[in-house]
Amino acid sequence: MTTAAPRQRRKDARPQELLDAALALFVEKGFAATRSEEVAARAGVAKGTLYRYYPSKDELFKAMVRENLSVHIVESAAQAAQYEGAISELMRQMMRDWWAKVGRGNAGVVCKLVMIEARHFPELARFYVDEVIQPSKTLLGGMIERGIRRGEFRAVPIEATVHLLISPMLYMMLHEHSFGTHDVCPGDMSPEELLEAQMSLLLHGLLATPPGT
Amino acid sequence: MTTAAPRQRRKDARPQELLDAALALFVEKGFAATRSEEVAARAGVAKGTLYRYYPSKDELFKAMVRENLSVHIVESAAQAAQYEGAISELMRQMMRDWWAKVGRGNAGVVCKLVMIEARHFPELARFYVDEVIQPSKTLLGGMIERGIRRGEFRAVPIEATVHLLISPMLYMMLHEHSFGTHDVCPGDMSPEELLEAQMSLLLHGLLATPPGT
Amino acid sequence: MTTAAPRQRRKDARPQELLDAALALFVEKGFAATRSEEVAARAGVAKGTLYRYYPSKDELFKAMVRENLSVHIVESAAQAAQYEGAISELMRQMMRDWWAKVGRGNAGVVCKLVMIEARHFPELARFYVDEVIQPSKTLLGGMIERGIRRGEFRAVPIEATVHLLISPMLYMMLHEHSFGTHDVCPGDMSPEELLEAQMSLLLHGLLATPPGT
Amino acid sequence: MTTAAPRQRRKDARPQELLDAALALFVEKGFAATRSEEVAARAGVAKGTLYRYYPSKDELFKAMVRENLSVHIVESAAQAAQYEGAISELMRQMMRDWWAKVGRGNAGVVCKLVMIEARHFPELARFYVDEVIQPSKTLLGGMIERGIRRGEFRAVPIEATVHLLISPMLYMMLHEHSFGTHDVCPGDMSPEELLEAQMSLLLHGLLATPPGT
DNA sequence: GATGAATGAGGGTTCATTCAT
DNA sequence: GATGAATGAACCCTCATTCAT
Repeated sequence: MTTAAPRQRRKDARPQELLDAALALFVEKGFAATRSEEVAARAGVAKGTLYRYYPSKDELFKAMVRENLSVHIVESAAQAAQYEGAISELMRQMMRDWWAKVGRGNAGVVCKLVMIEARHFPELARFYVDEVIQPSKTLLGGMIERGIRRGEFRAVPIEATVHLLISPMLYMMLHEHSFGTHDVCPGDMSPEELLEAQMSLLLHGLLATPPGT
Repeated sequence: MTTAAPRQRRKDARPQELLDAALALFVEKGFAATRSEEVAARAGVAKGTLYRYYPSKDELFKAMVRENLSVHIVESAAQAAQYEGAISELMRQMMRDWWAKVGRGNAGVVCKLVMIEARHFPELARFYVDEVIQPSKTLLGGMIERGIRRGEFRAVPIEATVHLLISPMLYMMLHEHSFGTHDVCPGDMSPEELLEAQMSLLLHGLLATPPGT
Repeated sequence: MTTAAPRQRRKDARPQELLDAALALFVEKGFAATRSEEVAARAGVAKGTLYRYYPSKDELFKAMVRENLSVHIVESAAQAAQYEGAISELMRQMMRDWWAKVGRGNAGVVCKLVMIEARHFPELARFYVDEVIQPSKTLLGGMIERGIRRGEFRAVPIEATVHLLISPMLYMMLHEHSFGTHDVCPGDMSPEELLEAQMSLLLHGLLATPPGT
Repeated sequence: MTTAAPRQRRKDARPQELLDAALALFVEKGFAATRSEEVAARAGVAKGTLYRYYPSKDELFKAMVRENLSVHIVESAAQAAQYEGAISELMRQMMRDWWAKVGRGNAGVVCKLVMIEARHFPELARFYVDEVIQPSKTLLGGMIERGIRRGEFRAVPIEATVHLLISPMLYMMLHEHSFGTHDVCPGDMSPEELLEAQMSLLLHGLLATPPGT
């Protein structure tokens, strides 16, 4: 029994529609090059309507970032906590999931935007560092530590390893949205296969002669 | 040996001075947020003078990118060709050099700018892919291939490995210029130490139990 | 004696409530700087409701002015007609009354608004001249004439004297609402005392040596 | 030998031309109703040119006020100091001069504008009070005091008298610019004659019977 | 009748670009 | 060549007014 009048229904949906439009256009053309009227038009409303929901272009941007980032971060942490098997397998799984849910989706693109506009939105940069970067590092770092304690991993420096786990994902995200897919995944590899190969490589190392030999 | 008059010398140096000013400001504030008058002022000339050398802000940007990117790629290729020792050592050396000469310097920042503005300057994106990305991949890919043929490396997938070599460098570059250094090199590691640790990690792998065991 | 239902009473009171709100805000911030939504909000209704009663912001302003100006002029005329004592005393009384009822109240402020917006509302300016200025002049002029005929006043030029009676009142009104009270009534004088002093001064003149001496 | 290039000559004149245009339009239509482009157009330049000289419409207004007010205040004070004859004659002279130079000219109009916009430009209101109102009061107050000490004037309350001197001038200024001249100077009086009549009235008083009789 | 979501013309301001000097 | 005054298109944002509910 939906009782809301059409008008009301539209109103409730507006913020999300505007954020979606903003996301698409900010990604497409960058923040500065996107006119607020374009955002409105893409959301199917007039210029002024945008300002009923977000008091300025800057606030729209911030809202869009918060909307698209915060959600996915929390989820991943929960999964990791209750896992029991081999850490290397957990890591593989997480990377795969993260790419599927975040990296190739909206959140991934937003990460790029935040990096680009960090200088212009210092508070947003801080928010991103606090809410995204640090939690991610903590999550991955804990995983690696667990692997070392269990004797599964060598006693590698944790922070450096975290970086090495994160950077390929970021790299792919950025390149996909900067130069298009064709330059990132060469040969016949999909992003997923590429990540898989990198994970495997990372686990076993590049050298033919094992360290202990 | 014609020693140009000071006036002449100034004039000859203009283009470079303008490109330097442009680089500094584009990096500092982004392309859109940098006013062409600021560039001129920083180069010590008047607004109009800038337009004598570069017909538009866009052209200035492109010239600046070209100026700062092409140089360093070629150098490294020569070094690699005549190297004789262990490939892993060569790789280490190259990463170290690249970071010192490119990553932490102007060229590194320009890479970030190109990625940011790629959508706005498609021809520049193509130029970047052709002149920077592809040569780099070829260079690194060849190196890895050599290592495999020499029996030094396992038969890893080359392209994936190239990505895994490049991505941490890019990651550091981007973060340094987006969020400041403090988030990138945690603990007491310098960027150089971080790269070193990652290289070592990459070579020997993460697993305690060697693959052959 | 039909006692209207509360709903009905609200509705009947609306126009007055809106005019009151308009008065307060136009005085506080000026016509241009007052948003029609603010007026509605202050009257406790929604934006759209305002337009049910007044078809535009301009019409609202005009209605508000008419509402607040016409009233008090008529009253005074009657009082004056049936007065019997010394004219100077009547004049004193009228000034005092006018200040108490008009000058320091809403009507006074509205005078200021009309002067400010006269150029923008020519018909309103005419209305003000016809309904306020001219009647006032006639009233005061008649009083002075009477004083002269009765031998109470010297044979002064009537119009000039009228101006000299009106101007201090206007001066006080304007300053009170432009710069706050502190600059208008210096020393320890209240507006009432100031008017009293001015009236006395006006009656007896400034010179120590009486004219006939 | 005028050596300045036309371009330069124009540039030097621009600020004044813009201030003049601003004055005319602000008076004509009020501050809010005047578009900055109109000011520019009236000064014969394009919209953007205005902003080369004044960073905002507000600043333009303030500059215009300062330009038109400060000048005339100082002059009058000097004249008064060295006068020797009867104070009443000096006062007459000053009123006449003030009206000729200030009241009916630009400065007079600016006074009206300041009063209108005082709420919107508090710092300007303060400037006006400090630079115009207070000096004027001091000047006139001193004159009256001198007259009293010389035995020329009765021992009237000084502040009240100052108000009574100022208010008719202000009244005329405001009415001239709000409703046009026709309502202010009735009969066949010019503003000058009106002031003269008021001055005379003020000196000798309204009553036929001198106070001492 | 009342509401408030939606509209879009309008105005302040910026800045890439031009061109007379 | 160099300059910087001038330009005006563009863009962000406001708010009087409308109208579906």
